[in-house]
Amino acid sequence: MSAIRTARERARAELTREIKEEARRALAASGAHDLSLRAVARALGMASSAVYRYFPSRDELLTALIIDAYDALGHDVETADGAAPPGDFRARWRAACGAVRDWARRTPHEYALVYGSPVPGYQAPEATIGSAARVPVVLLRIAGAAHAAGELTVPAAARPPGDRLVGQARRVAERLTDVGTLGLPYDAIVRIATVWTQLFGLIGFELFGHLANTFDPADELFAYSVEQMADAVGLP
Amino acid sequence: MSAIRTARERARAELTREIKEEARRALAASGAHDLSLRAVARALGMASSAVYRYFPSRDELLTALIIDAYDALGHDVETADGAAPPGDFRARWRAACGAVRDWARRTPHEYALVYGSPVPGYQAPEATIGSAARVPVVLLRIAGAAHAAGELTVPAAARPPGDRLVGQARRVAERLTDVGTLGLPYDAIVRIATVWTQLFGLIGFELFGHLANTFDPADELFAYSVEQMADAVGLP
DNA sequence: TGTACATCAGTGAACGCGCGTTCACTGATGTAC
DNA sequence: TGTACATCAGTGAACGCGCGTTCACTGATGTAC
Repeated sequence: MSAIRTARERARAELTREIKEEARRALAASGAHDLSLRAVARALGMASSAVYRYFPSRDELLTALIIDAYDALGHDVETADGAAPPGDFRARWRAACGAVRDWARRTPHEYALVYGSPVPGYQAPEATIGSAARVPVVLLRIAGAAHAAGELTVPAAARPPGDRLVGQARRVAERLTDVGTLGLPYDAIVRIATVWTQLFGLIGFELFGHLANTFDPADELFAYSVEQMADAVGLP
Repeated sequence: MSAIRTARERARAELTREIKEEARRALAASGAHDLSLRAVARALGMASSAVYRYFPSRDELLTALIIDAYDALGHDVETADGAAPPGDFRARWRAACGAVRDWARRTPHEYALVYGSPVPGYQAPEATIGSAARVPVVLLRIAGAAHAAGELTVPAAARPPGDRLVGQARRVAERLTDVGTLGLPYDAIVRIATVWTQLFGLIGFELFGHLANTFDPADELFAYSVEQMADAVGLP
């Protein structure tokens, strides 16, 4: 095997991509559970058994789609954060949160694939966790940058986090040293965690129709929530 | 038809209940999408075609389960709220939020059925909306009671809600006059909406495994969030 | 109270469908000499 | 540069499975007189 890829290798990479693309289309049409290898093969004009040269099972194909989805979302959010003025922490926050919502609305079935009900019987493998962490890492990085600039003032909680919660936050912080030492206080990490769940809770409700007849369209509720979350974290 | 139910009617009611019970068991085993009329019939020792005497289609059975799930949750939350001291608004808030989480953890597949990804191709009928509203109504009622007692102090938002958002809140308030006039200010209603999404966002993340390796078990994060939400609403 | 008819519950066979996965195979591409 | 062998992609048939729904039917329950 040389640096120049053989025709076989190029064809393989391309077909792998095409299969995933077609699978994403099928996903958009009928959801993760109805995703069928045979339908994907049919759409590509190949025998269903041929797909097995590329993915050893339906679950492996699903896993590939899940990782791709997390990475696509992570990429969008990182890009949005990077495009905002580095010192304007609230602008970065808005950009990051808005990117999550935009991606979710653009590809609702991929959102459902990763943040909706787990596919029964399917267990997400370890390989997904790095990609899954990209969004919360961006949120932590923004707060970390604000803190480093001395501009983060986490509001006092009615009740401070308990020992066990602080321990969990510390373990999160320890795992993030390679992301760049954040030096975030533990209560800031806990706050990021709570608003992280709030962000996805709101987007999930919007996408899955729980705001119908009340706060739909949700643009303003979302914008309001984003500010409230930034306040809760203590961004300037 | 007299007030005394005939044997047929009693048998019918009982079997309808048994079918739903068995369907709930199947749900817990393999999720909403895999719910199969045939499997339910098999477990009950009856012909699969017999189920059609009780539910005209699989979708109708699913709808019945969804309504039951919303009502079970609504009942639990209302009971929890009712059991707390009426004047201790924060205790009522904790009780209501805790009841949602307890129900979700006790019956995760029913939670996924109503708050997870929508079943593709399935459209929730109008009949579910009354039952679905019970939880947010309890949250609004607690805030309304606190407001009536002059003890609600909604924190000033960084940015006040825009016109459209206020309009949505007003429409919610108008629809709730039959619940008892709440007299809640619009920004309180908006706050309830945002923490409502936060509550379900956190529970969904816990149930669907997104807190694994970080904030799992989530007991303390949940307790912390509940206080933060009460603060955000302005409960004493 | 008894009889005749109508209603309803439940049966079992059948229709038509699509699925994931395996397997022996053909033919093309890649590699070692 | 050419040949011999190994690797790999793709085929098409087959296995075994379960599903939702329909239909003509039997037998039990309910109702009107």
